[in-house]
Amino acid sequence: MEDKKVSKSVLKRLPGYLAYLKNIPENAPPHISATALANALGMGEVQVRKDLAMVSDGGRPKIGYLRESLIDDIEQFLGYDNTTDAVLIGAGKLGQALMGYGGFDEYGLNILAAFDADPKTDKTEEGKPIYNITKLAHFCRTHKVLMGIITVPAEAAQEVADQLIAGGIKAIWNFAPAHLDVPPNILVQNENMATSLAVLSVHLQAQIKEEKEVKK
Amino acid sequence: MEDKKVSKSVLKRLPGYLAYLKNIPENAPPHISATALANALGMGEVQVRKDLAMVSDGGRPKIGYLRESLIDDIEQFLGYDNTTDAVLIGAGKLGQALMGYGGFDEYGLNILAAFDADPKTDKTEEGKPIYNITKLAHFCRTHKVLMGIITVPAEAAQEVADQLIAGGIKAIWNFAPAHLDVPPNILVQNENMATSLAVLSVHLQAQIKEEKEVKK
DNA sequence: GGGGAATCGATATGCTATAATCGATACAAT
DNA sequence: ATTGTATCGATTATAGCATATCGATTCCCC
Repeated sequence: MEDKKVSKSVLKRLPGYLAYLKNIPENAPPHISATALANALGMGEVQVRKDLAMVSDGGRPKIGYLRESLIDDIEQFLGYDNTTDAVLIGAGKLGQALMGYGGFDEYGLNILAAFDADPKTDKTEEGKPIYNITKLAHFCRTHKVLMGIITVPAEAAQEVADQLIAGGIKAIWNFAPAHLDVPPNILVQNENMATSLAVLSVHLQAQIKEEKEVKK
Repeated sequence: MEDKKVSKSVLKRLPGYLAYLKNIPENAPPHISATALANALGMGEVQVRKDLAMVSDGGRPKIGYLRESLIDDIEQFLGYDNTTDAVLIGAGKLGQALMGYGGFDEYGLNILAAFDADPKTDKTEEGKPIYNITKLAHFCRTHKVLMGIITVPAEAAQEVADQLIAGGIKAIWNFAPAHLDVPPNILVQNENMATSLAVLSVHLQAQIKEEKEVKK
């Protein structure tokens, strides 16, 4: 079941399954059916089965999937079993909040250090070092860091991205509301709140309009 | 150009156009072509034209779209021109970071107040009130709030969502890594970092593997 | 041991989104 | 004025994804 080409949409659903599976109490039955998963997460049972088929080696009819091994399979597939090192650039409020969030270990992510153009202190609350941004590329190369997390203002984002790439980074997690121009082999994952807000805003407008229609 | 049914994917691209358009200096030519936009943002020119056709009343051949009116059209379509009130639940690190982010005004979003199960203080740094969560539903009803932002731990998310809905809310921005069960007319927009991490993690694994292959 | 129920896996269908093509339009230059 | 070129807008094709259907498998109960 490994080495299959998995579409992004499947990938984005896998963490949902994983979280739900991990939340099931220990004393519950050791098996779970795709139907049950689908109902719990509000999706089609066929899709769940298809997704699980990508990463696991199958369940058994009338029984379902073994919870424990399913969790292992997904985690292994997502690479949560071996840690990747990352650096964070931009020690503002958002950057500090991310550094303070301890839950990343669970996903195999380890933030080594933060960088800032104008560091206020030399350590975060958690004791991680904060360096001047001039040392970014060199740090990445010497520590073989593969992932960069950008939490700087939009204007500075492209420049930071360029330096990250110069440092040999392969993936960028971009929290800045800006489009990044990068070579094709570099992956940019945009965590853009503006897009989410757009979806919400349009939905609300539609709701308001609907209410007015009803009143008429 | 109004009242068209617009797919979510289009919706998510619109903020990108908007941000880029707003960043163009004042003294630049007042028109911009779909081709130029496409190149700048790294997408197909056809898609850009199609997207713009949904919200604007058209550009002119050889000239392009009038920047100013294009910005207006997009903002109006996204509802950024009239503000919507929101409440935030969970005054932890992430919640505080969001409250402190001033840029939401630009998107027509106004966070009225924060709620917490155990408020440490009664005001945020910015002077917004923090209430006990028991007052949530009542507050939403009396202030006709339509949007709730959830930044509580996963365990508490569903309960908070239920109270928001009881308070008459129509849209939820969910930062908790949990699936929310809601009635069909309520929109839940999940801002789940786990999904982004999954995409990044899998990409990195593939990269590492590729490198090993080359070395062989 | 046999029938029934539940579940999995695979195949087939339909839909939506993206990409490609083509004609129409409007400005500019000669 | 006429030709050339850049750009838009509509139509068509392709592909990816989600959904539905069907047969096969396995367990439980009688």
